Amino acid sequence: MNKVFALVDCNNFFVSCERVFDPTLENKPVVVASNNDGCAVARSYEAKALGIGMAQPIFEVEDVVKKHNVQVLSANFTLYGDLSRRVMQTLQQFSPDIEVYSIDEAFLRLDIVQDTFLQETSEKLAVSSLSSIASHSIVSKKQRDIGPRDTIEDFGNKRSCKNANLSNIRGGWGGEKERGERMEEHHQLGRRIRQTVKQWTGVPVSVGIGPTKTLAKAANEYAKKHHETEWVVQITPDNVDQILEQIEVGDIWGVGRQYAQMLNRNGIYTACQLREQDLKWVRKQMTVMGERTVLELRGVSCIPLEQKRPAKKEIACTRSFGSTLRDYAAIKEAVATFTSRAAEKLRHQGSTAQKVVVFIRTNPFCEQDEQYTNYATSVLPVASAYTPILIKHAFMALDRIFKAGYAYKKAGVILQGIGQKDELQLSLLTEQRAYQNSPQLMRAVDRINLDYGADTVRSTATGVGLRKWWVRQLHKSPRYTSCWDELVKVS
DNA sequence: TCTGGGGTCCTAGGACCC
DNA sequence: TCTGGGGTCCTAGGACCC
Repeated sequence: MNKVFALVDCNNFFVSCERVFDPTLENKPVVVASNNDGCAVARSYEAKALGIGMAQPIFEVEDVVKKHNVQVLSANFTLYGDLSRRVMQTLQQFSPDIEVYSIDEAFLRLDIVQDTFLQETSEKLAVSSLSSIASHSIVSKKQRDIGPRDTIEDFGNKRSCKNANLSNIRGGWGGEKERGERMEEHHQLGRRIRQTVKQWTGVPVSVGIGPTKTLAKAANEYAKKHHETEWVVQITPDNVDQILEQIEVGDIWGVGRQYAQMLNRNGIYTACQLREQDLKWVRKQMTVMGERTVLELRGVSCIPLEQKRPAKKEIACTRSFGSTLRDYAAIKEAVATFTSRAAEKLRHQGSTAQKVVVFIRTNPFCEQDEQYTNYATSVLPVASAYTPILIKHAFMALDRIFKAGYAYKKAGVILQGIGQKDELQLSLLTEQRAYQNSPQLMRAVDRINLDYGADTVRSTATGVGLRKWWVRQLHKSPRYTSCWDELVKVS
């Protein structure tokens, strides 16, 4: 059986989340800004059309914002996380093999979706408490036969493969038999996915389908740029050349800005051209990662679905301050806060850390200011997930790098040497003995903060007064999904 | 005035060991 | 004075992703 991957990607995800709860934002240019309202991290189609770029500083587009009344919102990651979970839960109804790739993307294996599974899914959907309209979204054999014409067939002539020498290595495509009915079914399923996610969560998605993850990504990219496809595109042997010719090499998954420039210098501009390059040359220029990308473009699946997220090997919490700080005490508060947050994440995955890295830096954009950036690592005698110990080591690292007289703009804490949480290694030689009850204490703290809101219980080292380094968020939307009072207010 | 945050993987080179 | 070779581990830096 040949593999069939779908990549489901939420359109302008953060903007779409804001629109779910504030429909007046519909059809207007909307931008979601990063912490400190600094950069645009999501833009609606209308905002993209006005030329606002990804990660572009907001102050650079001030004129456009004013002139076209662009709505600028501060990022509300709690809200996005909640909606993301709902989207992923919905997707799980469609395939047992799903990889949640990022907050707004998931890969699904469609080839393992059997009719019997679809039947069971139908029943599940019918009784689902998620929505009373679920019954409209049942993926039944009968319903798959109706609906609008398959848009993928509208792409003009079906062309034969230009490069006959490549056809023999297109392992993923399968035989002629499979290329009819089965493909049609997968494309129909893609449309059902889009329709159901929209109905259940309010979030619009694009669906790209292909025999490898890279081609599914490419199909998705194409769907987003060609609205006549109705946001669902399946790559088939008949349309693969046509689609890859229209995708710039830098838009391929795994090809970033540096490689795109290098490829352009070598006369390679499209995904189609990259696919035809010599593997040895690609490996030399772009390491095994690039080689894998080329094979995937040829239909050879090299990147498997990762259903279970592997434990993180590094956990970080870094932030720019709302304003610059010169005061050591304030920076210590910030570093303690970042350490606490990172430690929470660490415990959440059931790990301990052996090293704490702390960095601080001035603002590189303030060229008139004297610049300083540095980092230091503190190694724990025994790996731990206990916030006070981690803060103590973060302070030790900070002590080594802090220099008075600079205007600091950013700091960060990175936990490294992450391992599985073992039995407490009690040792007379370490401080560990004093913290025999630390796991229980941390469990209780995490529980309280989960139930009553972040920072309900926190270390005094994180500051008790007005924490002046806190990020600015001037345009944050209400806590629609995480705060009961405000939920009542808006409903 | 205002410029994000959090990750992963690969490779080369140095340290160190036998 | 001559000055091997192979293996492993670690780190820094550079590339990528969303």
